[in-house]
Amino acid sequence: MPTLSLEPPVTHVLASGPDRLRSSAKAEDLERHSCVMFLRYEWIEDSLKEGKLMPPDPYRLIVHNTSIEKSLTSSTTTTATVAVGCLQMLIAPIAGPQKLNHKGKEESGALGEVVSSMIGKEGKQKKGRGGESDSEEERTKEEDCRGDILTRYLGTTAPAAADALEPCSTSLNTHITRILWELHDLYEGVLDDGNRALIYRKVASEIDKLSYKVTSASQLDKMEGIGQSTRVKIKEILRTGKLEMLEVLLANPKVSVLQLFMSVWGIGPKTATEMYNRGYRTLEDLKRESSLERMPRLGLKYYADILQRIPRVEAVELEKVVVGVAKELYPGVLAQATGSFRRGKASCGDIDFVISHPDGNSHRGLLAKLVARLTDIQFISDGLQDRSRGPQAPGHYEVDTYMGLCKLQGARHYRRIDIKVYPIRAHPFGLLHFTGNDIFNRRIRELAKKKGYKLNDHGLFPTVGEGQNIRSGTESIPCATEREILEKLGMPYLEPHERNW
DNA sequence: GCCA
DNA sequence: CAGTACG
DNA sequence: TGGCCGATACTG
Repeated sequence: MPTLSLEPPVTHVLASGPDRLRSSAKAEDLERHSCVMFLRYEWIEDSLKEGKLMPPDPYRLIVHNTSIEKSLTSSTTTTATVAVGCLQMLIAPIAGPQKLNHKGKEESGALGEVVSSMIGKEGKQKKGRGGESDSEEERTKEEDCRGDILTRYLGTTAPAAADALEPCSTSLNTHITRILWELHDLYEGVLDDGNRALIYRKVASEIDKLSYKVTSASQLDKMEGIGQSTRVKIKEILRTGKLEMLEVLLANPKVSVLQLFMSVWGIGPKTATEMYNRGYRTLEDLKRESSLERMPRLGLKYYADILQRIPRVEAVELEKVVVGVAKELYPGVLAQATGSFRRGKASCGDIDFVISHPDGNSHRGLLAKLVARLTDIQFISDGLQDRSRGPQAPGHYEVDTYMGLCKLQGARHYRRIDIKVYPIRAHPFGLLHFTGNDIFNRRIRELAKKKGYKLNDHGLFPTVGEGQNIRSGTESIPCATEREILEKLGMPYLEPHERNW
């Protein structure tokens, strides 16, 4: 392979297969530290075919931090560099302008870095509390009526090419958004104000995908969601390059300790504060605290592993195991991995499964059996749900949940796994809910509410009466597919990868 | 912190 | 019930 | 000034 020049204008390296690349630690390093992404050449083929940039994740050749990629089949390699300009030209005539965007999240939360540098090591990625922060709103000209419909009903368009061109640090405005993302993390965490966090998340991702560099706050005037307060902050950032308020917060040692504690699965603002007040300062300290509940204990036990993201190739293997066992136990079962995996992400924080059975009966007791079997084969190691809640015990919904840890034979890390079993009538709702992302879910629920429904992960319920017993005695509007649910809401169907809002 |  | 988690 | 998703689900 010819020597590649991977200078700034080069954003993508396309290859027919991973064999050449995987032997090159250099490539992995390059991708990690530069804007370059290594993709199978089908990515550009499909992009041209679709007339828009396809999400890169399913095409990625380099998946960090795994040994499984070695099992990928080899093929001949021809590499080509594609300058972003060329790509734009190829695609623009068909789909209109596209931007490269970056999410400072996902791979390493902004605050996570700060924290880790302050703490020394450990907390690298933050845990995705409230869902992973893969907010991103890629927006093209409304290519068809979907854009209009979405605008009309949701006040926004779907991110057309989803997270087109993902973590490539291409945002021209990281000087601003790094700070906004840090505010998001702080409010979501220590400052314990999810609503503000949401605002910062929205503004940051919005600015991240601008195709020009912001040099004056007035350029953001027409961007909605930015109010007085945010504007003033952005002005300060533009003027001084930093935000005093943030500096002060980050200089506070208590903040970093709380942030560290909250990076443990099962520890939120209250518990973190409580532990801090008891004088604890390190994770080792926490391990000595006997009052911690089951979830945080598991969080501590598997702390380092849980922090690791799951490369997509490994997630594929995890899915095979669970689906395989489920089918063996229950022929005809519906089982699939959902979450960010289903949305096409290159890596996932955890792996979630939604399971059901078309016979309308086998879902009862399914989870217990499945978990038992997965434990037998030493796939599942630890988990919640132990609370003996038999086949039919839970509420009126008959939904059964498992949250725990699993590991592939020979794999390096334990992984967070969630399994949900639904009765068949609720299956599409469970699927929709657990595919997310969280922002998408909030939006469609908000929309449902406006239309006089309540939407949750097991049904779409007409709102009856006022205040009282809204759902008691009410049946869900039946929907056999996710598509039907969205149609009932007056929305066009969105593919999973189009739900990365 | 933004918006109705 | 509060706290935390899930998308 | 109140709402911001879910009558979420699980733990203790």
